[in-house]
Amino acid sequence: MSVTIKDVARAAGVSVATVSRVLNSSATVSEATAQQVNDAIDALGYSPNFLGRNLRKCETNKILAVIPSTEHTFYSDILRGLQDAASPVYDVIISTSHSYLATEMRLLNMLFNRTVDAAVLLGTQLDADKLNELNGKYNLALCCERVEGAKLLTVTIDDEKGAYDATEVLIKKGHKRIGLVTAANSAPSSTDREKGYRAALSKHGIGFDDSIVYRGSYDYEDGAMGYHKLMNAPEPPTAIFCISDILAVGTVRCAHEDGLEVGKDIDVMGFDNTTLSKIYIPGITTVAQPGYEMGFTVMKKLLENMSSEYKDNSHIKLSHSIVSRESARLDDAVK
Amino acid sequence: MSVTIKDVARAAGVSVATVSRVLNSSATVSEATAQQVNDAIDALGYSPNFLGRNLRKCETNKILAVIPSTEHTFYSDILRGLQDAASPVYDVIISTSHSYLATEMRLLNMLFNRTVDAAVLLGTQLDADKLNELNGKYNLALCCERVEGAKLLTVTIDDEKGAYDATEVLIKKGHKRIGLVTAANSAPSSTDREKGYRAALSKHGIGFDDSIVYRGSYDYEDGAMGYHKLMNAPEPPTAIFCISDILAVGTVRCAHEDGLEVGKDIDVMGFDNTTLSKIYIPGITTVAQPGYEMGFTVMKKLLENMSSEYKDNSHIKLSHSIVSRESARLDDAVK
DNA sequence: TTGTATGCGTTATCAC
DNA sequence: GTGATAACGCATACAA
Repeated sequence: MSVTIKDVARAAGVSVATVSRVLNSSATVSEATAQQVNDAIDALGYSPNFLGRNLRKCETNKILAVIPSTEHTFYSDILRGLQDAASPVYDVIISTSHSYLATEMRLLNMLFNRTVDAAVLLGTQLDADKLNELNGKYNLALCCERVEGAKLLTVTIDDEKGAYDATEVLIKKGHKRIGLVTAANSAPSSTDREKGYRAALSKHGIGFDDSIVYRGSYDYEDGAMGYHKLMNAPEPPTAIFCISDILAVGTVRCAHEDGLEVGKDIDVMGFDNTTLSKIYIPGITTVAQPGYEMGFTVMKKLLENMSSEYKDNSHIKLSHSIVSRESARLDDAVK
Repeated sequence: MSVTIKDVARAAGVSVATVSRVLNSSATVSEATAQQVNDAIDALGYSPNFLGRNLRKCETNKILAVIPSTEHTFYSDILRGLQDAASPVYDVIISTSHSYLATEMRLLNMLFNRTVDAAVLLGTQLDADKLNELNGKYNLALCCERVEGAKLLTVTIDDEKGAYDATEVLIKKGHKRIGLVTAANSAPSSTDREKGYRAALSKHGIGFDDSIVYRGSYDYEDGAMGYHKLMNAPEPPTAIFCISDILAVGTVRCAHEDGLEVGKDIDVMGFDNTTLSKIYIPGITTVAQPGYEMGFTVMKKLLENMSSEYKDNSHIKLSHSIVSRESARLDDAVK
């Protein structure tokens, strides 16, 4: 068995209460006894068992971040923001749901069984009712994805406005035929972006045409399939707006294989401003989310909720920006 | 306060022991009482507080995976392997060290304070002495990075052989002047790869030339800087071997900006077979690590160690392969 | 099959 | 400034 606070107390010739006090500097202990205790700790190589402490204090100082997967770097900045805002009081531990409801629920067990103090979901499969129920009993927040009807702390950008701006910028560049590559699921971030796309077209008197809209999944391969559908339409687009950088990259690669020069023969626009969009050839013009700030903000608000009687369940929207690169060159006038 | 096992016992009209028994199906409970207990659990919305259970059983069923960052997708497959091998008994929780020793130690506190049952390090800043010390007291393993002199369970590929094969394949393709872009640090995976590179040159009677070797960091930008150094050498290389895909991408992008067609005017080879290498234009020829298998293997062995008296501290090397893409076209004869 | 009682390692309350 | 001791929620050895 490992060394406990009792062993330290015995070795230092004091009570366990005193050891606990120097451990937590929770009360005044005389210089001399503190010294003895610390010596004993060093001598025995003692480190406190937090299972006991956590049980007693009914807190773990851990916060769970649930992400769909580590395959996409999009969450990286958000996670840094989360960690920086939580540190040094809380450790952020990450786990992946692979976008499965069952896996997500299994991870949320950590919340139910008190193994973490709170959780922030970077995307979720849960519906509004379930989220509301959980938010009533536990400390919970959403980041970078909202859920219609869910009344809990949420931090995102304005996806609709982001897509609107992206589309409008292409229109102002002279495009009259703009395709859309999006996801078939009903995630609000997807539907919001389509809404923004449609609104921009409408605003500028361009009709919506389903033959140049592709709805698939979120993978690289879907960008490729989207490209093929759109370019085989009766009247192909001259620009394509993709609701994620991954999709944009899939699209760009296909266009390239087709012999088109992206940024000249055709414009492609992404979303998220991931590292990928920056280092790709050509660089992908994209809508940037303030990932670090989003993570930092949601964690800061969550901690406030945890130490307050009043719970702020508001939906905070941070502002996006458009990053011009080679896949769709935007001059300053357009931006 | 939340509902405890006592409340359930009272509601079901049984003792806490009986409730515990149905919770853990640890002993035979009559059908009838089990029913009562389960009804009470449902009625009260009870879920067990694992802090109590963990303290009592002295185990958490959690295993910590420490990764440098979520910015690179390289760890994704490994993590999946870890999770699949651990499931369903253990949850794998992930945390990022950002390659800082202090942060890594802080995360390892979870091991010291018994908040996790074991840890696997996907890279580490610790030296052999410290690792050996920790491995004596805790359940620990290394994956995809070895440490010279450390006697603990380690799963990697044979980095030296991987680099040897990569270099030799370029030589067999006809290259006599092959540059190297590597990392300046002393991580064994880096130095092993340089060793393999040198060995292949030597084996084929090609002299080592420091003017076409660049040592920087691991970032995309270092690939760019490496390219510039190498191409400005008195006698520039006709092929460049980079010890990671990220570096290769940085290199390729610069070559492209220089007006060179990679895969024709110059060959570039990467390492890791990340998603990036697959979707880049051009696709990056690279050395593939069996990430999923590495993760699965190290977790399987670690669990064996945990449930056994004898601790297997061996260093397991899984086999790599070379994936031919456009950045260095390898015909079958060469491979 | 079930209940009683003890202890896991710690913190906090109360005395002194 | 310090020491007993109860309590946190649970699992289990032992009785019954």
